[in-house]
Amino acid sequence: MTDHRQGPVRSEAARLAILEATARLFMSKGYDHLTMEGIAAEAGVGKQTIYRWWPSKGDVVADCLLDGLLLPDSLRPPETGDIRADLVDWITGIFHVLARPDGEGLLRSIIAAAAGNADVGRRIYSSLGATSSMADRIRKAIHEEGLAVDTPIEEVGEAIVGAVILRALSRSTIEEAGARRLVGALLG
Amino acid sequence: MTDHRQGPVRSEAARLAILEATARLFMSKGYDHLTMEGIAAEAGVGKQTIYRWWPSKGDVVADCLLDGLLLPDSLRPPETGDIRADLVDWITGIFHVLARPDGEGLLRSIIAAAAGNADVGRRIYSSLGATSSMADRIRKAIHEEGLAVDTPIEEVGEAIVGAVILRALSRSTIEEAGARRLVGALLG
Amino acid sequence: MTDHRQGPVRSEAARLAILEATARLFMSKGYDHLTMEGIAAEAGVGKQTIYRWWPSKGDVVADCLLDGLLLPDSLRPPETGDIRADLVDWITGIFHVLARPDGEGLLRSIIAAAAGNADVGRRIYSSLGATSSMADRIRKAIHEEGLAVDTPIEEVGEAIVGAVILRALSRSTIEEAGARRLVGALLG
Amino acid sequence: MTDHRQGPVRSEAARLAILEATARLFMSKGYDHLTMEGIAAEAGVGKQTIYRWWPSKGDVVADCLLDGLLLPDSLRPPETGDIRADLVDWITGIFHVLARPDGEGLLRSIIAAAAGNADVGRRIYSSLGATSSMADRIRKAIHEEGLAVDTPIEEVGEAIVGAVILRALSRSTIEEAGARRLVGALLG
DNA sequence: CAATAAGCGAGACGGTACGTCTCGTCTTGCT
DNA sequence: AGCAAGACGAGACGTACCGTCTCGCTTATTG
Repeated sequence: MTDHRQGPVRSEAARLAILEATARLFMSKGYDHLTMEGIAAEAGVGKQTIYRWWPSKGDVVADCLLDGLLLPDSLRPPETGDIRADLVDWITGIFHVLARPDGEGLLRSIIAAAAGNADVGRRIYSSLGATSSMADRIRKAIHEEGLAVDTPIEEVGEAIVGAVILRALSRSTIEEAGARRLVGALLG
Repeated sequence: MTDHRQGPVRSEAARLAILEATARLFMSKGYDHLTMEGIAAEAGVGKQTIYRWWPSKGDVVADCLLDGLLLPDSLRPPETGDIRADLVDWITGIFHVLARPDGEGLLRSIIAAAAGNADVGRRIYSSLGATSSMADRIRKAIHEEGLAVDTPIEEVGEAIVGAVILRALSRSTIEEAGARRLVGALLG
Repeated sequence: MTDHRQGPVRSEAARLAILEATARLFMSKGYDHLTMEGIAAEAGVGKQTIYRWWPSKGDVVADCLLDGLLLPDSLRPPETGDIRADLVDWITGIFHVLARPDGEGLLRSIIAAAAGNADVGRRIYSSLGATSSMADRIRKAIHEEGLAVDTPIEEVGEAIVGAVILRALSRSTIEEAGARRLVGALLG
Repeated sequence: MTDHRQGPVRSEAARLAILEATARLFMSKGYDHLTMEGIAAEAGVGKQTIYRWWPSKGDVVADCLLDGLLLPDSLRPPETGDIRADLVDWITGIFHVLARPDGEGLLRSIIAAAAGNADVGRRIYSSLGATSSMADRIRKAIHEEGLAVDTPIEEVGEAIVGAVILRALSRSTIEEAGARRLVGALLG
């Protein structure tokens, strides 16, 4: 006996409408002001259809992250051949896109989501891991730019991202000089 | 002439009761489940007395932080004379106190508060600045332990704290080896 | 085509619980001390369920009136065959039941409700109209007791009820002699 | 020893400011939306100064009535020599001034005040009594217009006023024909 | 090819908390 | 002592969402 139950299967249209509505509302209102009822209305979907598949709004957001509906590709560090300059660019770039001290900073919203929902937290973290674009960039620097072979790739990545998060939380910015000092200290 | 008005003056008893109730509830339930009504009830105070002086629960929490009602003294790094070992101890220690992956991690609650409230964010950040215990510890290492004079004190502090925050958000831990790699990369 | 919507239908149980709770509280505490929160609590119902169907407490009370939950049947005048004696009995009887000068006089509460809510006012008035028991009683007197055919039924009824209301508002009573004078003047 | 206490005596300026503010607000917002705080603010007076002298807003309104700040003189029936026509005029006139079915009907507000406050109720009633302008008018008709000597003056007055109150509560009007029927029934 | 059972939209339900308003009391400093 | 000002504990207001629960409709599988 297979475990096919009778009746219709999950509606892909509803799933997509929910995720897209969530992404839309998340970016326009932030995580705190995101509500299940708002998502349902925006998606033209019954509330039960959300609750049937996700236990909480945090989990819907986590799925949005997974589908790449929340974070832009600009998060990938540039590759000019100068690892230090590239990382400095990446850091200062973040604040233009995600973490402006004013406004409803998207990055702060994601941090709030991660603080409130384990799945979101783990998801974000795993996107920084050994297979992330940041790690790739550092590995490339080791092979092609003579960066020290024993550079602890993951720790360096986490330190950089962590510093950015801290600045986002404090509603301040990292100016270029500060970013250079940070990268300098980390990469020797 | 000063601007002394006539009429009753702010009740210090109410102010204290509110801050203490807030700290108590914050630690037992976390930031998300902290409510203005709960604080008022716990403090034995009318809601209006809270709203009269603080615009939102985030601001009450910010004042709790300022009064030292939320964070323990164990946040001060040890001073054994070995800066690297002390920082590693501090990092791994944090997770025993504040950021256990299970439970309502106090640190995650503070992060949520900071993400949702600018004052909390700035308050936390300023407690890491040039006058913080972390900066003091690094400065001491420069003077007494031969740490490189050009070590960027603030950036190193932020990288460490940021890495801790990132791990707290991801519900993971920094084991000693990882902490050592991080400190090693930062202090050369 | 009828306008049948899909989805759940109004809960009759909730409707009844609300009206009964309202009647209970109205009679024990009076209109002024009746609160939406009190009704909701007494009925075991969410406040929104009340606000969904009635815009104000006055309208809930109006529905109670309509359902006969507030006024007893003793408001029907007796029919002994002597219209004057019956009306005098009715008037003096009212004060024993509804308008005792002390206490939270039910009649005064209904007047307050009518003053504050158009629906209640209209409802009470329409229960005095051409189809009321008072009008029926007077009509019967015209047919069977030789009361003047041109007696203005509605005006007489309103004058009597109005005089009762006025006495209720003034916290006084109509003793039998006064009632007899009033009825005498009205019915010639 | 006399019972002169030390300290300032009651401020007549404050008393007047309160009564005038009350009358102003009563007429613009109605009894229900009249608040002690609103009166104090409008009068430029501390709340305690009101509570020191009046136990509730109803009592302040009662004093306003007593001082004639609420009801206009147009309540006096005309004296053309035709008692029936004069009373009909008076009745229909009331609705132009006080009891228009739309709007915040001043008369309904006074009824609400009387329903909620014994003093207001008694005050209104006593202004209808043996010494009232209505009674005077009827007495004059007995002496000068040949109205029956045994006309029960007070009961007739109360029936008329009561009928008006009832119509005010029901948000309806008395048109001239109805008023004439009522007066006809009462005065024979 | 019914019968059946799940997914779906809509939205009512019992609740909790929001932020505001007003109550009646109390406190302060001035007159 | 009276007063203007206004903070205080209390609690109701009307609204927004929560997560659960019917409804009546549509759709796929299974006997």
